Amino acid sequence: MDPETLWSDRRHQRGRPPAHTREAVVAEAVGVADTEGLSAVTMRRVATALGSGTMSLYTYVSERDALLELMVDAVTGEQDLPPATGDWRADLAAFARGQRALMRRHPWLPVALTGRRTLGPNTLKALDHALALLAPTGLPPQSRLEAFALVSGFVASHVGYEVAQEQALGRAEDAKEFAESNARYMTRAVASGAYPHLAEAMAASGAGPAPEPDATFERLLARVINGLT
Amino acid sequence: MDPETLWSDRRHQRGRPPAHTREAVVAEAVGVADTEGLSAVTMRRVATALGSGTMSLYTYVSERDALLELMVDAVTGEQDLPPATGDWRADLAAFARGQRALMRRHPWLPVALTGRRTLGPNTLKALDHALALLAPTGLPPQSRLEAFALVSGFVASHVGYEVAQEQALGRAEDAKEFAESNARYMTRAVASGAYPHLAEAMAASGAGPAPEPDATFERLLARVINGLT
DNA sequence: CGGCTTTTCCGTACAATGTACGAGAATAGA
DNA sequence: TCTATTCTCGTACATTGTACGGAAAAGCCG
Repeated sequence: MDPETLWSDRRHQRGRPPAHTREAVVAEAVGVADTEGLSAVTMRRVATALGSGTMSLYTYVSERDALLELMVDAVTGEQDLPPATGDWRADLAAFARGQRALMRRHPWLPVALTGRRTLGPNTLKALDHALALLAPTGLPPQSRLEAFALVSGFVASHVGYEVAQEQALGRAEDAKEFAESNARYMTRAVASGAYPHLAEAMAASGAGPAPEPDATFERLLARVINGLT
Repeated sequence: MDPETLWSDRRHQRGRPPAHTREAVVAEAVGVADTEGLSAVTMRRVATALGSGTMSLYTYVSERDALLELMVDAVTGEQDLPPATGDWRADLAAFARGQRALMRRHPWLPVALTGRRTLGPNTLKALDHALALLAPTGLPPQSRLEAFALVSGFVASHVGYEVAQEQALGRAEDAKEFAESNARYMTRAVASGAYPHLAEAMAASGAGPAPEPDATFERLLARVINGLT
């Protein structure tokens, strides 16, 4: 619960040695989340995947919420953080792309990020790195923190939307039903005439080709970075 | 589950008349969420608050998730949407302020918004209105949609962070413990020297006065809007 | 080697949740 | 009054997180 015990992984000294490590438990939980979604990350599920009893997990983790926190920090550590090149806009864009790649590899991440209120070591490292990238901007330190929050929030928000869209169009059977029903609903809503500007936008965008996800991300990211100074 | 039945509130015609309305159920759920948080919105809790049996709720709502969806759309309808003035930047900023006010009145809203993948009538109305505000930009319709997503995402992300911060500093007893533990943890992390840029930023911001939430929001909002064109 | 201490392991148990089911109750129309 | 239709809600069950406590496994000391 409290950050101090959450982020301290005390080493084994006396008594019966643990059969697993905290990292292994977290890694297993990440694996379950990757393949079956965040809601499949139950204590029982992770424990049996690990080949141990359910309650044994509480040796490594004080509660389920702590496990989620550790999962977030663990995958955050996957991103590699290349040093600054001097072009801070390019560096920041690269950082944002790395964050997006992370969230696409772990689609549960945007959801798991909401409401977190403590930062693990890997998250602190990423934050520190981003602040380093922002040094050449000449912005005051407080503004650099805010700039990081802005970019981070944008990426999480955008990828969260991307992921939700893709899951709605997924190959699951009920997902197909959902997509068709939603299409009918939206068509009727737009045709009702109650949303003229939306109708215009959809008519215009319906004419062109389907938007490329990568290109859309790049376009919006450029806008965000563009607004920073 | 599917948007068509979710957003259609069929009128009573034959048989026993319902004791409540869907709006009343949703309003009660919103009240519970406002005063006790989103996790307190259980079917039993809402039902007893409404003075009815638990299972009666399922007459008005197909499942709990649908109730959350309806709650989001209901409070979205609270925002008033003044017509465009000609200054689209000012109009968009006012819209964003309205969204923020909404989320501060209903602190559960940023959390409830994550992962939604269908838009209710009130949300569509707000979206349509924002598109109207963006018409003077001269941006193509597709870009207007993206601009709306950008601003909306920023507000949700930022207020979600604001709310999390305030709840961590809340007057509850365990919240105080958490805040103190987190302060100790952060102090030690920064003092470890592993995060030099973060240390610099915190030293600099620790010197000045505490940042004003409204001013911070305005500053970041200006950056976002500034980057749109 | 045998106890003592410490730590981990995990079966059992319980409270809380969403919701399926179905019997009863209330209403409108025939 | 009968019938069809709809709403009401008590009961029941599967699933969750996790408190509790005894058994098991290691190191240390005599």
